[in-house]
Amino acid sequence: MLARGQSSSRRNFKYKVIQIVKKISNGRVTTYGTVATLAGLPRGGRLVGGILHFNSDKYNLPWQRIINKDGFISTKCPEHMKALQKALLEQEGIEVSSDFMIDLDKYGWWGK
DNA sequence: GAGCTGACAATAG
DNA sequence: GCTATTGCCAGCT
Repeated sequence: MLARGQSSSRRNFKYKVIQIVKKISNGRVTTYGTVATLAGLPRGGRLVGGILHFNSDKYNLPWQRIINKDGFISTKCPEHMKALQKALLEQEGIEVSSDFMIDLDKYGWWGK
C-alpha cells in the first residue's frame, strides 16, 4: 500500500542528499554521481548540484567536498569559485593540485 | 500554476 | 577514443 508514497521520494531526494553530504567524513571528498546514486538517482548528478547550490548555505553543507567524477571542481558560480573550494579543502586536510584536481583514489568517499 | 534552468553522469553513435 | 545527446528533479522566474 501507500503506492503514492513514491511521491514523497521526490522530495525525500533533497533531504537524502543533505544527509549524505553531511555524513561525509572530514578530509574526504565525493562526486555528484555518488551522492545522487546514494540518494536513489544514478543520473541525478545535476540535481545534487542544484540542491547543494541553495541548501549548502541553508543547511551549512560542505559543498566543497562535492566534485565531479573527474575529481575536478566544476563550480562555475562566482560564489563558489574554485579558489574558495580549494582553500576549504586544504583546511580539511585534503591535498588539491594546482589545477584544482583532487585525488579521488586517495580522498574519495563512497558512502561509507 | 506552469515552464525553464542547472555545481553532472551515463549511453549511444 | 572522442563527441553529441538524453535523463534525472529541485528551485527560481
